[in-house]
Amino acid sequence: MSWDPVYKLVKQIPRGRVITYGALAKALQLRGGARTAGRALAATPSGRGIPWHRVVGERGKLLIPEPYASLQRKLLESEGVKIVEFRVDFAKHGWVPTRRGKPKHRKK
DNA sequence: CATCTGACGACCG
DNA sequence: GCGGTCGCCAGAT
Repeated sequence: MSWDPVYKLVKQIPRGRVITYGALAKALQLRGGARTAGRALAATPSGRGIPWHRVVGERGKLLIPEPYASLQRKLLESEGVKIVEFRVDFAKHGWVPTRRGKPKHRKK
């Protein structure tokens, strides 16, 4: 499966903003929901300028295992995103993908 | 081909 | 709010 659409959307996340796996899955209408979105991020190739650290769990919670969580927190804070106990102030930094050429029929 | 696993999230106690 | 279970699905074994 090609996760290109996922990476493409992640790259569009504005600096200093974050999005959740669920919102990501919903925006792209991924069949498996949030879990599938997480799968896509887990498979994210590094060194491609993909801001994977801007993707967090529901309510802005950092769900990834160490040592990534620490790295993610560091990266987000460097962008001005406030992190509290491995949690992002989602209400303040949450981002909703802008509607554009949105898909009309789910994959598969 | 049968199982297990996991960068999720909704539910329940 | 926290921990355990369940459903989902694609990849790995």
